[in-house]
Formats: sequence, structure tokens, C-alpha cells
Amino acid sequence: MLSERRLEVLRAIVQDYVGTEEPVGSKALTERHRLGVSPATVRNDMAVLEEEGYIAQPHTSAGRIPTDKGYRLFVDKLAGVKPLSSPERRAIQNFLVGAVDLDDVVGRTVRLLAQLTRQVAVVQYPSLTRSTVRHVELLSLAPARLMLVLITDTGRVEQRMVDCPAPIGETAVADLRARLNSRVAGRRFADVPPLVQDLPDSFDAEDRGTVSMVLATLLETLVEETEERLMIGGTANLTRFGHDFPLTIRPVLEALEEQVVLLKLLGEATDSAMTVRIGHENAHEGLNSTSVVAVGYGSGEEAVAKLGVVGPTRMDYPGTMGAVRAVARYVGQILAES
Amino acid sequence: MLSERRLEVLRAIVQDYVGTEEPVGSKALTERHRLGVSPATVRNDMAVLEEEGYIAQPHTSAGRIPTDKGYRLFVDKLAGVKPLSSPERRAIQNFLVGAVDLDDVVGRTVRLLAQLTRQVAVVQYPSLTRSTVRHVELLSLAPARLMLVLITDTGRVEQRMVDCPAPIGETAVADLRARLNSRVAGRRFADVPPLVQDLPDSFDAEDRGTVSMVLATLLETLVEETEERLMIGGTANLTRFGHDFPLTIRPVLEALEEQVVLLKLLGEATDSAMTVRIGHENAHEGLNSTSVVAVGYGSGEEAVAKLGVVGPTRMDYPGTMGAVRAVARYVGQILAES
DNA sequence: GCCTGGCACTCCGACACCGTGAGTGCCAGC
DNA sequence: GCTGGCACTCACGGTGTCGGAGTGCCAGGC
Repeated sequence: MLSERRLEVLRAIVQDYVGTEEPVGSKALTERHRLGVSPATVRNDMAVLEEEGYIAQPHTSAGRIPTDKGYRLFVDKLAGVKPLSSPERRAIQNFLVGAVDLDDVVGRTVRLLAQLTRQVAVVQYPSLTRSTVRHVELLSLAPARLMLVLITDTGRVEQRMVDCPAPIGETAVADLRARLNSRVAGRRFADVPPLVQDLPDSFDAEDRGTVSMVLATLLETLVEETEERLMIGGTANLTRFGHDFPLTIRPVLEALEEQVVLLKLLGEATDSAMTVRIGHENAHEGLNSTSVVAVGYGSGEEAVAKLGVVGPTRMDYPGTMGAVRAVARYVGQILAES
Repeated sequence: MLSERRLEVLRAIVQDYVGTEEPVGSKALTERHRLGVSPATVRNDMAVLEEEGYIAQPHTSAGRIPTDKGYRLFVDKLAGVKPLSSPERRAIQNFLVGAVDLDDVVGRTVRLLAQLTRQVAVVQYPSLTRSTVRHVELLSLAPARLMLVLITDTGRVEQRMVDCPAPIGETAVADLRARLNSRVAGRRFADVPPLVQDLPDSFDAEDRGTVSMVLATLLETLVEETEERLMIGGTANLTRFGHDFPLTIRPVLEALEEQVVLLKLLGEATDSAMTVRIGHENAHEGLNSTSVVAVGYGSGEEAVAKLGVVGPTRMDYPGTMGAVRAVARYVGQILAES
């Protein structure tokens, strides 16, 4: 176990490095951080920290920079979550108020988060799986063509075409619409399948095929939408990275275009707690020199989706975590109200 | 007017520079392009071309590179649109077939275009203004709360909440729904306003406020959606730019995040013809060293939205234009079918 | 036993210098 | 009007030097 002072040295190194983006040496450290000991002592501590793998030197006779392991220790033990200033809080509220629909909420959130953290923001659309059904609408567009519209409590709307095996009458459509709604309205998506299973039986033989098909489409929408959509923003912030970065930025941009990768990243965030994945902790190779800070958000107690930011491992963790948490909370509120 | 050979020299310069990304000199030109004249002659021609502002030298004793004006001449007079190879055509079709909904079509298009051109692709969602209404749905969620759902012929669905000034009965809602649909279904969006103007008059006094509000919301949706949504992709391709590019890439990424800017860029494309905006021809400052190739696409004869790519001025214009045109055509087909 | 000041050493980064080669403009001749 | 020749220019890459920041180690002191 590292002594108190050595931890303090690590903290100082992380803070300075995050601020200056340059390897930090023993002398500079003692000057900027009243540690109460001399540079020589700090050097000894640094040697130990390096031995243990918390810091490294880019080359001999350079200062030290934190390793992924060092950042990990910093995040876990040394740094709290920095609460936002009240002007910042007010800014968040002002920014989110007045959103007109779900796209707008998500769009504003992305911009807000990117702006606050000066990093790349990723926001997942509220998931259908955990949402509840507000309404199911069924429209006949042609004798043998229906449109199924699904409205969720998070304000999301999904539509699907249904090509019927046989023409179906208006009354049967109205009937199906009414029955569907009485059974599934207000239910969670996950609970829907068993509730509608026996519906075809109560219809005339000629319509049964169509009803089954509508149900199949409905359930399919559920499943398909589990591969969530998401929105990203603030990619221009990537250019604030090191000056070395053509090599750095490329794979990150590529990763950001792969929804699957991003969803996986966010997906690892457990419901309520904030997740921080540092450098190589990210499975995806292109993100080896970036960290991901993610957290779930939702309209109720339960998280319905995730949001987070992607930035260099050399980031201001307390500040970023504070911003991410705050934004998640406010978005939750907004969603609950609408 | 420039002589035939001088134009030929300009063409050769553009082609070589696009290929090599390096200033091209007189000797290299004669070697690679059987112009039938000696380097010295080419030098004279180059001097003239430079005089006229079609090419420039980054510094004395370097080769020449085309100016924006040079590219403009190249695009207008010297280069055609390069048709795609048939494998490419087949690839496009395969790529677009099987899209499940509008989001999917747009998403696939963006990826396809980015891949074909190896540049940043921008695709605008089909516009509502020129689309027609397929169906309007009205649901009462609470006694004084309605949801308005609008379905267009391009498969787009928009929903809005309506908070009513007074509770409204189910029959009145059904009535309104029916009347709305009989009046506007199949109509173009632009034609809707006069068609619904007098609707409130035919309702009881107590419901009139609500009806007006629903109509207002409907019309508002029209207007709001005129600020279109769009999707971009292939930003990772920006890293293929010059090596100088931290300065180059930053403003471009920033511009790409501003929907307004992008919409303006695409907006300049007239309906059917392809637009090429080169370098400083783009109003936005950050895009001064990029070119935009855009074209309208649509399900019928008329364009309902635009798509295009953003790349360095030093791009393969014939190839890019070919790809953009081809993709626009195929997307149009896909939309017409669905 | 741990902290400290001192000292010799290392190595990056900036700067200057220089030779090379590609490219140019100009000119005289065909 | 095209061509070959010639002198000139200038970016680029390699080398050399130098200063400074930083290190490791050691002997001495609290």
C-alpha cells in the first residue's frame, strides 16, 4: 500500500499533467503543490510510483506522466466528483428548457454536454425495452396495407408498414386497435409479448393472418429498437488533443462512426452508477488512448438510456464526471415532465 | 481566351495535383502527360496560367498548384462527370436494398456515399415542405391533452403534444380527425394551410379553441420541419487531408456540427442540377479550403431533399460528381418504391 | 530510518548551418 | 513560337551544437 504522501504526489502529478499536457518533474511539483518535502524526496516517491506502474516517463530524463493504472487509482481513490457551479447549473436548465420533441431533447443534451466538458458527447436515445407503451395506433392506408405506429412514454414514435396477407375491414382494424390498446397501453415493453399472444383467436378466421402479422411486426419493433440509436457531438473538440494527433484522432473518429462500438461503450455503464473506462480498459482498440465517462439516465428512478463523453485519458476527471452526472439528472427531469 | 494547349496544361496540373498532393512542376508534367512540347514551353504556359490566376506557387521555385479559380475552370470546362463502373453500381444497389425505414435509408446512404467518395457525406432527410400528407392521426392521451401524429408519403412521422384550452370529447376528436384527413390527405404540405383555415367554424363553440390549437400545431410542424434534419458520416476521412491539417480539420468539424451551415451549403444546390462550390465560393469561413458537391434527390421527378459530400478542394471532381449523382438517383428510386 | 542538498549524467528540443535537388525565369537560337 | 541552356532560388533533410529540465545516486543531518 502506498503511503499517504505518495498518493498525494500521484494526485499532484495527475492534476498538473492534465493542466499542462506536459510531463511533470519533481521540482515543478514541489513548487506548485506545497507538499512539504523537497524535490529529492519527491523523486524517490516517483521512483516507487513508477516501479508500481502508476506513472511512466516518455524517455529518460523527462518528467513523469500518469499511466492508465495511475488514472484509475486517481479516479477511484483520490478524486471526488466536482459539483458544478451554480451558474453552470442554471445554464444547463436554461439550455434544456424549451425542447420541443425527443430529437430536440437529445440534440440539446449532446450540445450541452460537449460544451460543458469540451469533449465528444454521446447520448443514447431513451430505450424502448424499458419504456412503457403509451399508445398503439393502426391505420389502413390501402385495403391490404396497414401502418402501425407505436408511441412510448418517452415521447418516441416508431412506425412500421404491414403488408397484410388478406384485405381487412375498417371495423376489424378499429377492433384490433382498441383491443391492442386496452391490453398494452401503460405496460412496459418487456411485458408486452405474453399480453397479446392470444389476440388472433378472437378474430374471424379471414382476419387472423393479418392480426398475427401486425402482432409480429409490433414485437419485431421491440427487438429491433433494442439496437438503440444515438447522437454524438463535439467532435471538433478532438482537435484539442496533443499535437501528435493525426494518429490519435483518426481511429477515434472511426470508432465514433460505428454505432455498435459506441453502444457497447455506453452499455457497460451500469444503471445508476457512473462508469469510467480509462485507456486500455476500453475493449475497442482505436480508443486505447481515450477515456469514456458514462452514466445512465431516465425519467423515473430507473435508467432508460445512457449518456457520456469520450475524451483523452488525460482529462479532468472530477469536472467531467460532475458535468456528466448533472446533465444526466436534468435530462431525466425534463423527460419526466414531458 | 486560353489556347487549347494551355487548358490541357491546366487539366494536367489539376489531375496530377489531385493524385500526388504535391505541387507539380513543368518537367514532371511533360513526363507524365505526352503534351508534345518541352518543359520550357510548359513553363511559359504556366506563367500565363498563373498570370490569369488559375494556378499559383506556394513559394518561389516550387511547382504550381491550382487555385480555386483553376478548379472552377476545370470543373466547368475540362472535366466531365465520371460514370461509375458497373461493379460500383451494383454495390450501390446492394447497399441500399433492404433498408427498413427512413432512418435506415438515410443512414445507409450516408455510409455509402462516404465510402464511395472517401470523403465526408451529408444527406438531408426528405423535406416535408414538398412532400405530401399521407395521414394525420389525433389521439387523446388525457381529457385535455392530445397527440398529433403526421405521416408523410416519404414515410416520415412527426408527433407533437397539444395541450388543449378545454377538455374535448372523444366524438369531437374523431370528427376532427376525419375532417382533417379528408381535407389534407394526399395534399402537398405547402398547400395545406388554406385547406384547413375554416375548420374551427364547423365545431361547437367550446371545442373551437382546441381545434384552432391543433391546427396551429399542425402548421407549426410544417414550418419547424422546414429546418430540416440531416445526417453526416465519414468524418474520419478528414484525416486523409494534408499533413498540415490540425488547422484545417478543426473548422471543418465545427462547421459540420452546425446544421444551419450545412443546410445552407446543400440548400444552394438547385433542384436537379449538381452544384459544386469550390473553396472560397463557400460562404462559411471554416470551409474555405473545402469543396462541396451537392445534388437534389427525390422520389418523383422533383427533388425533395439534397445530398452531397464535403472534401478538400483538392479532390477528384469527376469521380466525386459521378458518385454523388449515382447515389442520388438510386436513393430516389428506393424512396419511390417504398 | 527517512529526508535533504549536491553532483554528475542523460537526453530532448531549439537553433543554426549546409548541401542537394527540383523548379523557376530568362535568353538566345532555330 | 518552340526549345535547350543557364543561373538563380528556396524548401527540405541531415548534422552539429548548446542549454535546460530532469533524473539517479550518494553522503550527511535530523
